[in-house]
Amino acid sequence: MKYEPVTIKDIGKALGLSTSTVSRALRGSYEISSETKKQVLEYAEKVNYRPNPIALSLKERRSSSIGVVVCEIANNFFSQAINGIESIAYNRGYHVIISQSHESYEREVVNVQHLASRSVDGLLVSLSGETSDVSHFTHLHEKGLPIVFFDRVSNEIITHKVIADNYKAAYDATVHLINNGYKNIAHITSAPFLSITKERLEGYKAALLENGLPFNEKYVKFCSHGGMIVEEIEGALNNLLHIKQKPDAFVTAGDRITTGSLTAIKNLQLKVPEDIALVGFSNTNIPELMAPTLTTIRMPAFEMGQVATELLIRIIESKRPVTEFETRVLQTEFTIRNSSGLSPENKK
Amino acid sequence: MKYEPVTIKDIGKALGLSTSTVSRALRGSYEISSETKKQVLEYAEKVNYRPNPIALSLKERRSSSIGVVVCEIANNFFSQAINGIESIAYNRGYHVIISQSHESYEREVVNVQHLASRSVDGLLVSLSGETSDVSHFTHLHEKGLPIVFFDRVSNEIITHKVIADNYKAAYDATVHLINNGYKNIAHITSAPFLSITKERLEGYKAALLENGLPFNEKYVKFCSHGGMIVEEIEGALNNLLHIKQKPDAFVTAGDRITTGSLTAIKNLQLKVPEDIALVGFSNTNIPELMAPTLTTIRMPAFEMGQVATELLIRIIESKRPVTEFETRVLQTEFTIRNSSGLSPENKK
DNA sequence: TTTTTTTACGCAATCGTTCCCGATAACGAT
DNA sequence: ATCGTTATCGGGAACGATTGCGTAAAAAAA
Repeated sequence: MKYEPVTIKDIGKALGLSTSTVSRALRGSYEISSETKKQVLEYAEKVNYRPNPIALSLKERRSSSIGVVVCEIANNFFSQAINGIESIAYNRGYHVIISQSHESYEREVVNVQHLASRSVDGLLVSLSGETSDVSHFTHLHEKGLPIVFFDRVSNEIITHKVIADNYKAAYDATVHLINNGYKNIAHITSAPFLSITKERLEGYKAALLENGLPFNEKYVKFCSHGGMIVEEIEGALNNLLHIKQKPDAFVTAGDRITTGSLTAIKNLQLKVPEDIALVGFSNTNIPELMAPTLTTIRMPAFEMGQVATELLIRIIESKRPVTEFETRVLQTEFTIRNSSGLSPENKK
Repeated sequence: MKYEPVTIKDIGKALGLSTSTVSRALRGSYEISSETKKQVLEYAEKVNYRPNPIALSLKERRSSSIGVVVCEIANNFFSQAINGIESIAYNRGYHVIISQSHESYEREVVNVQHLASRSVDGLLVSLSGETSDVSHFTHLHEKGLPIVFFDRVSNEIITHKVIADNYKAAYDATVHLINNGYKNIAHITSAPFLSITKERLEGYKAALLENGLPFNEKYVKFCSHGGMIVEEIEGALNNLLHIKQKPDAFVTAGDRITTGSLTAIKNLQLKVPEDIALVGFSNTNIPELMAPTLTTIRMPAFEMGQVATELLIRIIESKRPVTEFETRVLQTEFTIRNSSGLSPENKK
């Protein structure tokens, strides 16, 4: 007892017409008499006919759907970005298929393969933390599958990209800490392969150097799993706190890392910002409710999703092959709250 | 320049075999010689052949995918539930297609229609707050499409359901507040249609009455949009605080409502729990980081997703029609923290 | 009236795959 | 020598929709 929707053939049989006539009548072709057309349309309406998208996909080799590849949706940044994606896609008649890589390279490959074989019309991708080889995208891209990267991009593939100004964000955050009197500023960040990691690291570095502070590699900790594993963050933090010249502040990259670090600090009975100050990349919607209120860099997640989707649909619907690509850089939002308050020395 | 994967026909042509032979060889049919089989398998491996899932879907009327209908993924409960869904589905060879209703009935209908026409093998559904009429599900269900409801269920449709023990959760939360000395306990909850709303309301009511406290309808505020609109929560809260007998505590249903209420309270410069105490349904992963630390009822979101998916796949893969259905009730997790601390009077 | 044009529709191929039937051997049994 | 069996494989329909091409009848032009 399967679900059996009414097909164009059923309509044809019921009305004594061929499938081609029914098809053309439904699309309003000029070569069908208005009588027949009316008859078909009314009957189709009556039986609630819906064209089978699978049959269409098979024939047209397109599916009116776009695939999204992110590492996880249980993350404020990505769920907000997906909302942005959906808001555009839905209005343009595309459906969105989401898949999660859980920061795993293999899983990313499998997901991409599957989406491609499902004839998605295009792909919106934010790379996993494990991904250094992007050949699974290259192949598809060379064969003409439109791809737009957002947030975690690859510079090996020439296509549209949508990113936040991570350099400036990290730079501003670091300068802010410096201005508030902190001198030993650490950086807990995501997987070293990622573009966001590199950009943020550069911003952090530049801020230090431009302000006469040394850049110390020991102050930079990478979390390969992007904070999905608590121990990773705790380890990084413990490690930092056991350096002889203990950091008095740090900048954390990403939602998970930020909240994970805060939790670890809390467990160590340290006070923020007195013992250690913090500025975090975070898209949480409750920075004000945290103790202390959290100084955050907020990613323009929703907008990034929107822009990426618009660019992707532009490629998909372009008549001729697109050869000119752009990289959109959106601005982050820096909000100073208590977690990065004046350093104890500066307060005096 | 479309993406053109290799087909079974290509293999046949290259090897001088018919498509049927190739197909059978790939499926390991007994009526193909092991030589041919080997030849085909090797060539298929070489050219990285992947069966076209769309063609398969068209032919087999199934897609090895399950559709998920939730109101929004940018919500801890749902994103965690989806992780549970994915964890099972992925291992069982199903792909997951997510769609959001954004608490809109029309959108839910459209999404369901689309998923059905995409030949999903089954549906995992959590109803939108606007949905009182479930006929869009009834039709499909009667025609044999497997559906499992989770969290926000409908009792008009007889099928498997997975819910949390909302009654007990709300009951326990209310009793806890009563025991801590609060006497005027309000309840800010989600849309009145929803099963979760009713169950929680009953638990709240029972706790009051069993403890000799009156049930006051004015103390119950419904947020039809589930807290997606800030004004809704602020309005409810302001309304509550202007009752002559002001509430001294409340129970909030749902992540958005909980954090929204806390924000509103903070904006009103009220202290928690001194001015007003709070127990909230919330799946946030940082209740400890909030100020005050939040007494929460945590939904078993991940497990609910897992169980629902297992039940769904059981129906999908069942040889004969399933007629016996069950409703699984999972336990919530109640963690007492500071937001529901002893009432000022009780402290003395 | 004959020819041409227009109107209105059907046929069949196509997309990739599966699977029901046949078909053709080879081989042993009768 | 004939038949039945078995092993291997191919032909072609089917899934639902679109579309180029062909064509009958009707209408218009000659």
